[in-house]
Amino acid sequence: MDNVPGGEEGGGIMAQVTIREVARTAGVSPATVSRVLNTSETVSPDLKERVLAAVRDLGYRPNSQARSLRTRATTVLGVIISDVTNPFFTAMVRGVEDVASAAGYSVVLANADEDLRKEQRYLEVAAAEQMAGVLLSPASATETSIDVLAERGIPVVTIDRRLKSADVDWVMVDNHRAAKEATLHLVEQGCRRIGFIAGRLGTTTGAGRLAGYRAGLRAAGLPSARELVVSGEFRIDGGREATERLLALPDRPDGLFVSNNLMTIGAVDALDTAGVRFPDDIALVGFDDMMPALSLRSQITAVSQPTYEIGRQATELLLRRVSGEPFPERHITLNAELKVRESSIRA
Amino acid sequence: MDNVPGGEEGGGIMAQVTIREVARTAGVSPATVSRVLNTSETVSPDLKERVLAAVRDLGYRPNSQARSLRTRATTVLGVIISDVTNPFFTAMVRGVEDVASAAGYSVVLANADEDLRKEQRYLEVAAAEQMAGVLLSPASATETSIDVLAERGIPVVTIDRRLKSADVDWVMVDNHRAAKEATLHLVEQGCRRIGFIAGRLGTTTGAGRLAGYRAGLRAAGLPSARELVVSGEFRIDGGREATERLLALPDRPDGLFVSNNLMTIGAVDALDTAGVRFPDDIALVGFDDMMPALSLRSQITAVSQPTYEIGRQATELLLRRVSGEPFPERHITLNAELKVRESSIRA
DNA sequence: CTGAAAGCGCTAACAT
DNA sequence: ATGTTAGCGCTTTCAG
Repeated sequence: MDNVPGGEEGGGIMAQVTIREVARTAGVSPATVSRVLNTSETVSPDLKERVLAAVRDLGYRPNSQARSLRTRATTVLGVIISDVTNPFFTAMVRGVEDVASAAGYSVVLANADEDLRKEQRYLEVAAAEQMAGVLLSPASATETSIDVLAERGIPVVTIDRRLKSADVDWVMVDNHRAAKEATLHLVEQGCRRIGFIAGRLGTTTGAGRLAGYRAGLRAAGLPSARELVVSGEFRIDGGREATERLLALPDRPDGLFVSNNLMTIGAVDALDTAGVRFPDDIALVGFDDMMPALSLRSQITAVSQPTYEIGRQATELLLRRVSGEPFPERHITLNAELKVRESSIRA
Repeated sequence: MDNVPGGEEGGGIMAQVTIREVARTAGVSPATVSRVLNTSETVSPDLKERVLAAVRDLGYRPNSQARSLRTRATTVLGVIISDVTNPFFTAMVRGVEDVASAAGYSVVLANADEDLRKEQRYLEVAAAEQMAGVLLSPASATETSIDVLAERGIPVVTIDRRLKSADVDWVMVDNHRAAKEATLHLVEQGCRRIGFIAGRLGTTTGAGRLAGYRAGLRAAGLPSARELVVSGEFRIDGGREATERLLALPDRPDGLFVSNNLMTIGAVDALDTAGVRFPDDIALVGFDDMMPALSLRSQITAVSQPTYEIGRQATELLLRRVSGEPFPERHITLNAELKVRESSIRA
């Protein structure tokens, strides 16, 4: 059993140990305790020792609310992501945490669930909690408003998606280019009627991928048929429903490009259910890798994003802002890579 | 463009609007503003009106640090989970959020990553931020310490796993029973050498499932061979490595039971790589469903947990504690269901 | 029904 | 080098 500080054993709700009590037991003033704990100002070794001992004995933990009320600064970064159940985002969090914790910051996540109201609520929480900085994958390029943060001078870096409603740093891949490349890959495989399952068009990601698909068709000299584009939420169900719609077409597509990983899962499900095989009946390409093994077994060709790296770089950028370093708006575009696998290869 | 409050347009870092400014513009005292905003005390309609108008015009947002420094209460729940990249946990978060937000609470997540130090750090963050309550899936049944929260009277409910180091409410499934059932299912399918891939044995979940597996063997009158049990981290790699070890055995197992979803992915990968087919060469059962489509395509028999329900009930319990309601320690055991699919069926 | 005043726990001037 | 004082923004007695 650990040595229980002060002998006050479990259960009881003890009052919080304050800096004054520490000061009293150490026989110094609160200011000295604070200096020992926070600053590099010189405190005599003797006092320092006594303070540290008191802190240990009493199990003192500074009240971070009081501290940041005073200093107007915290050591917590917020990450507001569009969907916690999407592996793409959680993988990114790894990169965020590694950089943040190396710099002494904690990371808390919030799930906006692609819902503008929830997103707004969490932006307000971040503001109210005076978080040091926020990483955000906005639910909408135009409707999301980061005013609450801007008003308080809390820096924001958007990840995966851009914001048209405000000028902020961002880190993402070139969705347009990647989608165009994927589309051309399908063309190369002989596809002539390529269906596209679009995600939330209100996001730059959703819109960019659609535009890339169209650019691909144009570059290949293929017509852009309206009925071949179906959009839905970035969810499994969205992908399934869209696929069903496309399969119901009198003239079925011979290729299918899906806007994100969750939608791809839905698409695969719908294809299976309908007995449509890939790549034989339809060549399939997705955006984003899934959980390792899913792509492994079903071998789905996909645009793979450097998720960890997005999180890492976004956080480094954010921390530079947090530290007050002034520099012009920074936009980082990372490379996405088309990983060609079985699902799109037609002999 | 939205009406910009006070005409102070974007960009500039405005100082925070305080309750005093609101009071001043409304021509009342700060106390009155506070009353209008927080209490049900009667304030004359006229003043109330003026206050609300001022709040709106100034875009006033209460500083939650100051408030909770004063009231010692927040409206934020913390969820400290063992691994954000595990769909099991993120699915649970859905249930948490639904209940919490219906009750007016926000939810922030932290990723302990099965690491005791990180976990401790986040417990401290939760304490320092005076969170109203915490849901925790402890990294260890014995080494995890929630003292920092207990000291401050912050209630904790553990999810998925129990804590032996403290008496707290918990919500989980009966791992022992579910694992025993799954093992017996494999026996029924004719398996006689059933390999078991164990997770972190330091967690009640990891240990409970192992015990259930052994109980199953015992009930079936099968010997419990030491070499058939391999343990690892609750990760994809852990599952892969453990499977490789089992496949290297001179007398290969004819059945395989894997302790969680991520490990199952690794196991499937290892089996594929080794060219071992299931259910033909080895009958496979996992714990936890994966992302819908993965199980769909690979049709893996698995113990399915009511993730949403675990999150929901745990949060309801937590909120009752938060409200100060006194009741004896509460333990909720939900039902897990063995979903028999192709991977374990031997004709 | 409303305002003045005190104080939550902490840190940063300012004294000494 | 250390202590005293003031005050971050808010809520809550206490007076009136």
